[in-house]
Amino acid sequence: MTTAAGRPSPGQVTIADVARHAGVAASTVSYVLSGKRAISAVTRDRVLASVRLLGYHPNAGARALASRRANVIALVLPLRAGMQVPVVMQFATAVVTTARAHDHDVLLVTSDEGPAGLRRIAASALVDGVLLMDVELHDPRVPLLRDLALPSVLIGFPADTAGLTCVDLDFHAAGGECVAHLAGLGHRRLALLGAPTAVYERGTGFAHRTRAGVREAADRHGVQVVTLPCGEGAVEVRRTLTELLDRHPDVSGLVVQNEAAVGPVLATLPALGRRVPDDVSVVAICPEEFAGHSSPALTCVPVPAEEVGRQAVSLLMGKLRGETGPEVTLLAPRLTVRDSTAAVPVVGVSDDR
Amino acid sequence: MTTAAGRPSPGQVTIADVARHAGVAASTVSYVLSGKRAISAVTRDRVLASVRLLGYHPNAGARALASRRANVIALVLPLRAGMQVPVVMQFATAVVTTARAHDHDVLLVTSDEGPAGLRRIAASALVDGVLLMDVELHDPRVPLLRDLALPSVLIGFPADTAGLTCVDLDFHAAGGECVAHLAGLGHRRLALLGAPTAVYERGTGFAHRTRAGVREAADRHGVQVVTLPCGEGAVEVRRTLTELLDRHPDVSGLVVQNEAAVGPVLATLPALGRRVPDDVSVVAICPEEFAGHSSPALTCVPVPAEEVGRQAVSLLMGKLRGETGPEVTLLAPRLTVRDSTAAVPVVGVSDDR
DNA sequence: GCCGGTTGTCGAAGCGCTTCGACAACCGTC
DNA sequence: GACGGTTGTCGAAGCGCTTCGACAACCGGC
Repeated sequence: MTTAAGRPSPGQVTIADVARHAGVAASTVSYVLSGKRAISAVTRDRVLASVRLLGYHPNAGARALASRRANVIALVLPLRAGMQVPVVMQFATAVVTTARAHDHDVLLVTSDEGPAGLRRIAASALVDGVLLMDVELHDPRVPLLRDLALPSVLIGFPADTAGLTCVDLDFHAAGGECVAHLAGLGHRRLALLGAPTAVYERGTGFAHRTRAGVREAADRHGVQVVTLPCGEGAVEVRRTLTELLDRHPDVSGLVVQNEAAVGPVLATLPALGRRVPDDVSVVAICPEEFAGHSSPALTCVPVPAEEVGRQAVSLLMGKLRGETGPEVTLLAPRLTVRDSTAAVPVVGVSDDR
Repeated sequence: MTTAAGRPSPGQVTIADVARHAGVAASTVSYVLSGKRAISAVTRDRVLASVRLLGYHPNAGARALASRRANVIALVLPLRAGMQVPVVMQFATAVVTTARAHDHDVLLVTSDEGPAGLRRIAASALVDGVLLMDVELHDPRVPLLRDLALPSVLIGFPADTAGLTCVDLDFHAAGGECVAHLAGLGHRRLALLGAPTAVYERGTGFAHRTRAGVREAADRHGVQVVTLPCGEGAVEVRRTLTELLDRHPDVSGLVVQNEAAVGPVLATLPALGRRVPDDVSVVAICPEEFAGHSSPALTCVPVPAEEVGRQAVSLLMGKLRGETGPEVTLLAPRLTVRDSTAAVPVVGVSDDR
């Protein structure tokens, strides 16, 4: 089989094939499929029958070229190995699923392509919009984004959100919730085991916001808190914990927001002679699954990666339709109490009255 | 600004703009960029200068339409939450990076779109080829793939690989290596802590191949081995381990191939009164990072996710060029000895001669 | 100095789709 | 029963690119 141009044509079914089969014009088929003009029921049914029979799927390139919309969004992920992997994964899943529900596909882009990648993607009209994860406080891509006129939604917050659309868990409030919970149980000395040092140094928003939230809540509740970064892996965690308990032996409440550290923390504390929750209460900010399957089951503020993903896509779709949504969407934290937190034991019941 | 058609045109720079700026025909620009015809050095330089100056990037849709190649490959991932997450991530990273090096982008597709998703993607010419992960022994997508004439590379092996291109770590040999190592240290009673039951039931290739490799090697080395599935999370692992040691108290060598179980296993064994490696030797099949950061550092066969990703993309690029590569590429396992394995203690030194 | 062969460039024809304007055919109205 | 207003369909004109064939211009060889 050859086309008029003499080039061999693959087995692809085109809109012309459908039109011929249904006995209508190609434009009519197009209108049936897009619903952009009224088509009589009888014609529509005939066309749809042909579409199904022939197994027609519009050619993506042609459609993008003619309509100036690719029906693809880009998802820019921090694929540096090791980074908060499960959350990223959950998030990606939600994004792909939601995007498909809106009849869009997802192009996977790594953060290390940086601003140049965004520029390329925008200029080539490969995608209609961008979802950006792992945004830093002073992210070099943010000013570019404002210039590019490429619809975008950020997961996380840069320092200045003016003119942007951002979604995320309210980490500030999440840190506060954790402190409030522990303070409510009577704990007066708390510690925040945060993200690895590198994450703070990169100026990653969520780490800074959590820490600020923890500190402010501690002030508010009149409890003391020491915050320290924490690497990943059992060895690192043990080192950090040992040092912490050495210097602050009276710490009885721990907030952990490094999901890779959660398991090791629970495993290490008993080894250091602190039972959970009898001696130390632990509350985590991490994916739900981690918390549920650990032992003891963890009191935690789940990171609602799925919800964030869905919202992000919905917001982006809105922007593609020309709507202007809210600049900032903060998801309220929701603390789930399980078995890793308990009231601070009353040492010597002295009602001194 | 409006086009001839009267529709508003965005700020996009087209090949015509470049041609005009450089004082040549559009086709000349195209040939400069593709290198498909000889162009004089002077013309080429002039064109390239214009390209750079104007910031020209070819419109992806137009290019795809005219050339019948999208310069995009699809990556079909098992995004069911929780599944061997870090490996998937490493793999995705390698794929994106390698694909970009070949001037291709990556479309992210979830496994749950299933065969229909493949059909859609193929028919719409969205992508030039497909990378399929998480292939099952009797995967419904495999026959479709053979029909579709869509170039593809599988990560993992279905039961019948005829006419396909498959890449993976040689899990059969990996299982064998682990057993050989333990047997070499004098361990006579081994256990394989495998993937969750559901993974075996789905007929996921790597789980079955590892188990087969372990069993055959055990026979070969004349040692006993019990193989059992293992869920994820501390609770599940504890249950499984307790039961195992109850029934087979003399097991002194453990092969673990469930990365989510590695941490809990190391944490649980001491709690059950078995020191690692003094009482029990543990060897894992898991990502390198897990093994290095655990305590004690794990003897392991690393899953070379990056290498597999690179190879997969290279093979796919070859197929897109019309080359026919090998049907099956098995990466040889490479056991790294660390601190979690030791010789079985000699109980009563009796040199009976 | 005429000829076959390169070499470098151009113009035109699509790729398969969307969208616009045109226009029959039909509607109820005054 | 001629008239404006819908409603449903069609044809044509691109979208921005690649690719093909054509063809000047130049080459050296005899």
